[in-house]
Amino acid sequence: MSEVRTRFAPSPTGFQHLGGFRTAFFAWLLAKHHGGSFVLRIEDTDQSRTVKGAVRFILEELQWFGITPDEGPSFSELEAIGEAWDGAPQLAGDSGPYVQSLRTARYREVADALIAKGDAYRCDCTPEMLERERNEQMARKELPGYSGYCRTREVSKDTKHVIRFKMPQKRSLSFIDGVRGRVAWDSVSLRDPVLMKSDGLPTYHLASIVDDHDMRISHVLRGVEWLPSTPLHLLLYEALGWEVPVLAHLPVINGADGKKLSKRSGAATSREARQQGFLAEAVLNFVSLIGWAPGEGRDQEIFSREELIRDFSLSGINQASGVFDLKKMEWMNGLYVRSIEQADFIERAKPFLKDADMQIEKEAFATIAPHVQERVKLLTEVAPMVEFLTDRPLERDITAMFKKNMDRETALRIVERSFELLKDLKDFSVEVIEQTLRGVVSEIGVKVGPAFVVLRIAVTGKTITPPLFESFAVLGQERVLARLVETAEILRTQG
RNA sequence: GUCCCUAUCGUCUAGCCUGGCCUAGGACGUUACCCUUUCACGGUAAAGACACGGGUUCGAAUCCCGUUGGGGACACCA
Repeated sequence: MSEVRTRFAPSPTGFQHLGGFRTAFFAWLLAKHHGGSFVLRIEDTDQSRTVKGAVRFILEELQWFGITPDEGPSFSELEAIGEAWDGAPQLAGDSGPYVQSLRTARYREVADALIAKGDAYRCDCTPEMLERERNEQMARKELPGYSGYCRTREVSKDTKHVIRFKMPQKRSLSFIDGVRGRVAWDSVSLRDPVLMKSDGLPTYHLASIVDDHDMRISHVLRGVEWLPSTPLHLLLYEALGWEVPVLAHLPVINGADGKKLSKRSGAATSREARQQGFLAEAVLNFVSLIGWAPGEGRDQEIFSREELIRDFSLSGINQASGVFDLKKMEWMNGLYVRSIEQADFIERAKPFLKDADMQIEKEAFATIAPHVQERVKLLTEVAPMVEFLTDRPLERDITAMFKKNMDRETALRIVERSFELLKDLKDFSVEVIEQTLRGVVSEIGVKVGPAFVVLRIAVTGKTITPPLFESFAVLGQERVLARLVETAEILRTQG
């Protein structure tokens, strides 16, 4: 078997959502599984929809996921389309350029060859004419579509024109889809599709086929939305005399509302996911599991990238579309957060503290970090959990202290007694603090739970925090005492 | 309208190709309970699905046909 070569061929028309990146993952996984190559190609043939910065976005997100294409646009190619920046990945390859707007001469050449063979023709019908034709067809309740008016005309090269493919009528066609098996059409009803637009750029159909051939792509993975135009592609390969690669049409990923993935779906793009505190490896793992499963009765869900590469195959891909479940991705992220090294966790949490504008001593954060790491699903949850370590004034939810077993008077006694005993401690260690506070609780004769809620709120301001004694120790005797005093004051004066 | 794809718990899925081991398994979520200084973690348990109708067969989630639901395509967009 010759080399497996796959590609990710996004159009730079804006943000790429996670469904798009999943297509990239699958293509990359398939290539790596077979020890082949993964190619990145930019499909910017629609200049009106091309968005500045979109190529950079794609490159940066792939970097975040740790996926480096084996071949892709070089720095000078990026420069040529105004998308280069310092830190852009250095990609190369011998099948370039990997940007379609830089390959127009080749498409022209192929289109001309098709005309010479009689499989394509020039058409100078204006959009207005086509529009009128369409309206008339609709009025007659006919299927709208190009009539083929220019098929037999000799349109000059010099007039503004498009190049259309001469679609054979009544052809039955079939192929073996990489994930769906045999797909067949009794008769293909497409009407002479445009191959080259009047602006000199190719349409997707021509460009992708030429490039996949030139770049020796062995497996084309793309969304199911392309399935209906596959007959055209098959015919194009036939007319060109080129071998058809394996075509595999992937199911789509929908949002929780059952509609296409969008901003409302939660973390629609990888960038949003990152900003919300997701880890790249968790997102990669999770997204790979929408539409793919190891099969063979296995129920494994946590896959390292090596395991993914080892186990991935087209046969494990599902045919039905899936729904993106943010909750499950959060659960999985929590698993990953807990599994990384402590030092790594601290490193990754840093930017989020910065975003929250929090200054915390390195030492203190390092001490509390392992306790925080166990308790968060998302990196964005770190900051609120360690906010008590900053010098910001606490906003205490005093009323949360009072429950069936706790009233204001008792709370005050706990706070005052804790202050008295903690004040004299020479050793402010976790063990000693625990011993002391448990002493307070039994002395006053209240339940441990509600009593510690009082102290927790008194010193951290919150009901959800890292473990109490550890929090006290990290904060330090001085600040703990000060906060107890503040709380006692509040309990005495308010209400 | 025509064509194509698709259908197992709320969600992701295993099982389907090669019918019986399926009383349909796992995970997220949900609800209890246990652990416990809060919150998480961990543990135990519960509720929860083969879209429907016909066949074929001793036997169908699995094979066939139809219906219905969902999605997509029918552009000088990809």
